[in-house]
Amino acid sequence: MKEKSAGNGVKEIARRAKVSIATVDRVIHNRTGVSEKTKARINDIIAELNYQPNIFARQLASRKRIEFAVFIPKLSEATSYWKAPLDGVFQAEKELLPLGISITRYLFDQDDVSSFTRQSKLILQKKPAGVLLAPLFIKESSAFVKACHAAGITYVFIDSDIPEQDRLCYIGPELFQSGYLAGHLFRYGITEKAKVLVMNISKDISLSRRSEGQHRLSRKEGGFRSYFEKNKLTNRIIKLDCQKTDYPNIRKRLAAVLAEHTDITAIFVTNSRVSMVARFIETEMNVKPFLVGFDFTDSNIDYLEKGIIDFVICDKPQEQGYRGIMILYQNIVLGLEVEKVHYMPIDIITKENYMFYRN
Amino acid sequence: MKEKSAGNGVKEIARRAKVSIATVDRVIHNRTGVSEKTKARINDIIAELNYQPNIFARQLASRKRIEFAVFIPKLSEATSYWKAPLDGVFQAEKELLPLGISITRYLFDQDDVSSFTRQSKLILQKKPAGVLLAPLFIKESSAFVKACHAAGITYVFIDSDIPEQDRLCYIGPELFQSGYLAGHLFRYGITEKAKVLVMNISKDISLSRRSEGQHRLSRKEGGFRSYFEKNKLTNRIIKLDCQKTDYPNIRKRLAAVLAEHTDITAIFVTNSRVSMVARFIETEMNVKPFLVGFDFTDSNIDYLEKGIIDFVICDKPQEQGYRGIMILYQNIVLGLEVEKVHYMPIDIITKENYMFYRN
DNA sequence: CTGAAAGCGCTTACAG
DNA sequence: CTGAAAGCGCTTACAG
Repeated sequence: MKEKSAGNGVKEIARRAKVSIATVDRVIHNRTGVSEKTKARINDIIAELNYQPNIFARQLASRKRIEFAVFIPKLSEATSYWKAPLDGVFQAEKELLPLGISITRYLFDQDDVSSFTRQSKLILQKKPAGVLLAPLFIKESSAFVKACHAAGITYVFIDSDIPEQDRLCYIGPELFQSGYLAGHLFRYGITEKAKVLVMNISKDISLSRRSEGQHRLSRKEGGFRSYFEKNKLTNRIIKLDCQKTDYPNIRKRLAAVLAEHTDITAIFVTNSRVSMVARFIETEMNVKPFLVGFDFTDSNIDYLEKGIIDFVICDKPQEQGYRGIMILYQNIVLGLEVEKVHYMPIDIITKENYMFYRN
Repeated sequence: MKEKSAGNGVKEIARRAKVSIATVDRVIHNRTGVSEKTKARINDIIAELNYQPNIFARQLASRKRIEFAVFIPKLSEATSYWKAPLDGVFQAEKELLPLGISITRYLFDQDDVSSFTRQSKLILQKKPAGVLLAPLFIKESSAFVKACHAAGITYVFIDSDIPEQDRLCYIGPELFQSGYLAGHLFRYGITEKAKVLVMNISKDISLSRRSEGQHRLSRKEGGFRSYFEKNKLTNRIIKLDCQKTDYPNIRKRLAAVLAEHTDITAIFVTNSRVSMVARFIETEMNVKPFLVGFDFTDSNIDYLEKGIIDFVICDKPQEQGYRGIMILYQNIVLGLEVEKVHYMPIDIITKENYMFYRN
């Protein structure tokens, strides 16, 4: 294990190298103003001693608080998707505050590139030690992280990735696989000749998000269909896209499609709006179809509890925020290595286990 | 948020109280040798200033490393159950080492009370700041934690609980609910008139563990049966207990029971040995029954991958160890409040999501 | 390019 | 019961 640090701190290094501790400090922090020769000598000794800085002394002496920036979309009318990651950030903040680390949030408008560039300037100005970034605007994000790199700011991507960048790591869901998993669940929920309904309920189904070749929801739908193909399930899949997300409209559309296809016995909703379908089933249908959707929301849990939703799939959006911050901490403060890619687990929630679920 | 700690450290408190910082320190640490009067005065000022000690300075000045003890069963031939929590402890250790916290493992033999009492003496002697304890021996554990309490050692229970004790918290699985959840999955895996086979494969099924009124496996079986009752499922449940856990015996017993009940179409195995049943199915059966078991083991994942096991239920044994240590850290080092009970999530693993599962 | 010295906010002997 | 002083292992001006 680790030696008692009896005496291999900067002082010992200085003694061996026959320089002052100030010079040792310069080398440790890669500052200028040290001759190549002494620098090399000191680095050798550091290696030899396997010097591990005392992070308490470091923190105490350099009175500067460490600062992280969180740079993700703000909550909007259209979607509360980013609430969960923010909750996770808050949790991490609570744990890191006693360690002298503070977190500033810079939220941008998903529909307004200029808000992104405006905030990015603020961050670059503030020069945090690390930033947790959702790179939805690819071009602008690339420019931003290039500037971060130049300024020595560590950055972590969340939610979507730009792999070619020289990021600390990526943390996010694997949407295709989520849909694929849903497909597996349907294997148990349907018979051979049943028809399956796939519903995308979202205002912006058609507009592919700038960041992705494909819309998020169609990635899940793609995974879902892929499961049926790969496993040679021949069930007919009916598709229903609802861009109007109010209940009266959902109700009308659903009623129509179910009247046309009376043999639909299972419904897959590609996002958290599954609760609206559950409401329809509860109030208007006699025979409950098999129903699967996404996200750990209050109303989804309600319908899980009532037995109307069979399964909810969830990719721990909260943990994305939490881990993002903790990884910055582990790398920047503790100097630990971190893995380059962290896919979130894809969790299956039911009436029987939701009470123990931690987002 | 928090004030800049410009000047409300011990120095400021001392200044206001017109005492030396040594006296302030005595009050902060509840040491003897301070008159009630000055003590009260100082405490008032501490409260008024909302004094938060600088944990870096504290750590630096008091050269003592913080030490935690892990007091759980050792791995045995009979069961590798405790490997996962130990892995989690190792993970936490890695993260806490840079913070000057070290962890010592005191492992005892589940079948030998004297090994427990022997180790417990060592721990009491060592006086760690905190201990993570699996209180399998109720009586001895009670005595041990009483001694801990007296010595000012914080303790956390893992795996099973003794609620009346004055522990920091409990972390563990909810076995009954795990079985109940399994029941839910069977709802989708069987038809109305199918028979279901429940298998307990374990050397010590009959001996109820000292710690629990009921054996662990029968808690899961109880939950499973309870699901069927509560949901008025009338399927006949056949029970098979195998105390000889070698494959030839499993094979013989299974063949016999399946010959007697040809209409068994689903099998529930109450622990990680489900892979042995999968092996039987793979080599000897033509029609694959619905199969559910427990724990994220390599061979279970194999059979999940092959499509022979349908679902594996897992209660994050590794995280139990990890969280146990981290909770000690958060409470003892950071001074944060913690929740009294942490039930582990009950996760559902399939062929489609196991690759993203983190124990 | 290099060093001497002060200081971060605590704790720890030691002296009274 | 109380205080003055040294020191933990670093960083930070400042001086040369």
